[in-house]
Amino acid sequence: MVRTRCCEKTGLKKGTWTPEEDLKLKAYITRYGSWNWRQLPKFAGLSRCGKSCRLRWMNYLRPNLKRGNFSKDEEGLIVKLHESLGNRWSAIAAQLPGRTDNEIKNHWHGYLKKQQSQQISVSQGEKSSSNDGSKCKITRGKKLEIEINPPVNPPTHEILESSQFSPPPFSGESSCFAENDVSPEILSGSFWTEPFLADKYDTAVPLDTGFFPPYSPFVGEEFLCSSGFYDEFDNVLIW
DNA sequence: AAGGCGCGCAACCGCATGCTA
DNA sequence: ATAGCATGCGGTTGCGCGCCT
Repeated sequence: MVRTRCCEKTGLKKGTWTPEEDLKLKAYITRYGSWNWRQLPKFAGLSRCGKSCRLRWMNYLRPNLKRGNFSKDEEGLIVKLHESLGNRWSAIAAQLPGRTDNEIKNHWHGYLKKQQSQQISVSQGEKSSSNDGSKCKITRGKKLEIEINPPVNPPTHEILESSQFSPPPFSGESSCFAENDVSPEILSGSFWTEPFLADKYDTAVPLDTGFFPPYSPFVGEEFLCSSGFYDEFDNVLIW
């Protein structure tokens, strides 16, 4: 048997996600969860490979994600964790609620670049006392403090402890139901034979309408009501 | 004002791993 | 025991935007 690739090259869209695609994916996962990433795009009406959908959800659409700059605490924690864990970004991300491994990885690479440029400028400064440091260009001044104050001994305990005992963030692992949680009858039943086709439902449906497919196993409070999920959608789900 | 350059971010790719039939 | 599948993970790439010259 030939192993089928995740991303068959035929007809699958690549590149930046459009708002419409985001809506479809978000609406589908909100409603049904990520029961099978490979099949999901087909049912959600997306011309994407499952891998791409998963990545988009995990790194961008997932609720409770922090956006924006890393705080000093977070940066310090990343440095500290990287010392002990190395490039295990997912493990590092697990200690930083709301941050993704991709985000941390990207941030680290930027951090590394700055470190290197700083070292170069320092070594140049040692060779030439007339060095004014202007070669170490900080074009987007917001990160300058990091270079000046390397994050040594950051106050990480609070973060570590809170992340350990606080409720887990809404993530693919914790809040999207596991496949194991779904009974075989549901997975093999007629419900799954009918695609979700989010673009069929292009109107906003208030959540309290109770409109759910008869066999959806994902309607329970556990899935829909955890983590203040509704707020992210202005109390409305887009079908 | 315009082009070049660098950074940050999103996304892709390939490999690893665990599970299942 | 093994092959295939699904998913996770880390490395890498490409694009857009803002700053600099």
